[in-house]
Amino acid sequence: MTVPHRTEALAAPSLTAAVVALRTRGMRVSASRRALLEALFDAPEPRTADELAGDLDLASVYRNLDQLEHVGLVRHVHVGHGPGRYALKSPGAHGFIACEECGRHAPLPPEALDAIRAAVRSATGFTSDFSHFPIVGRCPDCLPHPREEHHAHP
Amino acid sequence: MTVPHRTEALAAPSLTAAVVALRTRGMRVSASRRALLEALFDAPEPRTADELAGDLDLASVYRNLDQLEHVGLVRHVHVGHGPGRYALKSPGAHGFIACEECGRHAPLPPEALDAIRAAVRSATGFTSDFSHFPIVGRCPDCLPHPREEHHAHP
DNA sequence: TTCGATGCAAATAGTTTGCATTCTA
DNA sequence: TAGAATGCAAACTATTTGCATCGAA
Repeated sequence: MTVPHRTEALAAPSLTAAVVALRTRGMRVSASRRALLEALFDAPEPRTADELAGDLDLASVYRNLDQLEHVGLVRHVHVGHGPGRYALKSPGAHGFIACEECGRHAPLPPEALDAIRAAVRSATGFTSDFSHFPIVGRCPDCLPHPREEHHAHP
Repeated sequence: MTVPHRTEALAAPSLTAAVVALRTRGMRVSASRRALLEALFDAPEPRTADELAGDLDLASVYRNLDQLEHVGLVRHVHVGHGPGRYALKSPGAHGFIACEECGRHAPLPPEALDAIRAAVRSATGFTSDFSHFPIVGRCPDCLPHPREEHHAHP
């Protein structure tokens, strides 16, 4: 079984390109920073800092993710409860949608994103691309049983 | 200046009604639980546990909020980063929308909610009422300057 | 050889849990 | 007076910061 192909363009299309981008900014490429980048390039979907860390120190991982994000190579999403998830950034930021029941999360297809953004914008004046804070709801499999989470028995 | 009137129906319309509801469920009404309820009835908008606590112990406050939520008197929202916010629950759960720039958050007017829910549903199959995890984006005042948070200068 | 990056430890925020004590019903 | 609720302390998760050391350029 092979790792799913990444189909979209990334801010840095390859590890090598990312390394170049970092050095261009005066950032150094240490072994652990390279390892983190590899973990990111290997990940088909957003990962927690902990998942990306492997043997690396978590503090350094967070610091690195932060810097990579400032540089525009990485972004992160807050999927419901639980830790933030980091991924390589593609130029047109992807929105996400997540199920608060089963925890599944997936990128929003561009057409869906456009339709929803338009609805939000015209109904509220707000702009959102759902890339930092996704839409959280219930997926079709987790039908919204009304009130299932309450022990409502007078 | 007076406290804004609550215009919508609540699961329990008054402190007294809430107390009755609790006792009906076999729950006891202690001084601190009553104090917490008062704080909730006094709050025009969702409050953090800490804000509601006053002199009460935070652990008890969290335990109480949890129970009040199970009983259907309270709900909570996660507004972007930062602590959860708790409020009295009204029968038709309110969605929220928040600005990740300035932190402001407001209930979604019913028509806006309906339009957005419909868009989300038809575009993705997901259902969301944005009551637990609100829509997070940028409000009209915080124009979405593209890429302002990144020092993107190749 | 310098200054950015690392690892480790400790601090922080938000929330939860264990436990002996208190107080409601 | 039984058992629910409390206060306090301690644990926990996610994340950040201080600092001496290490290493890339």
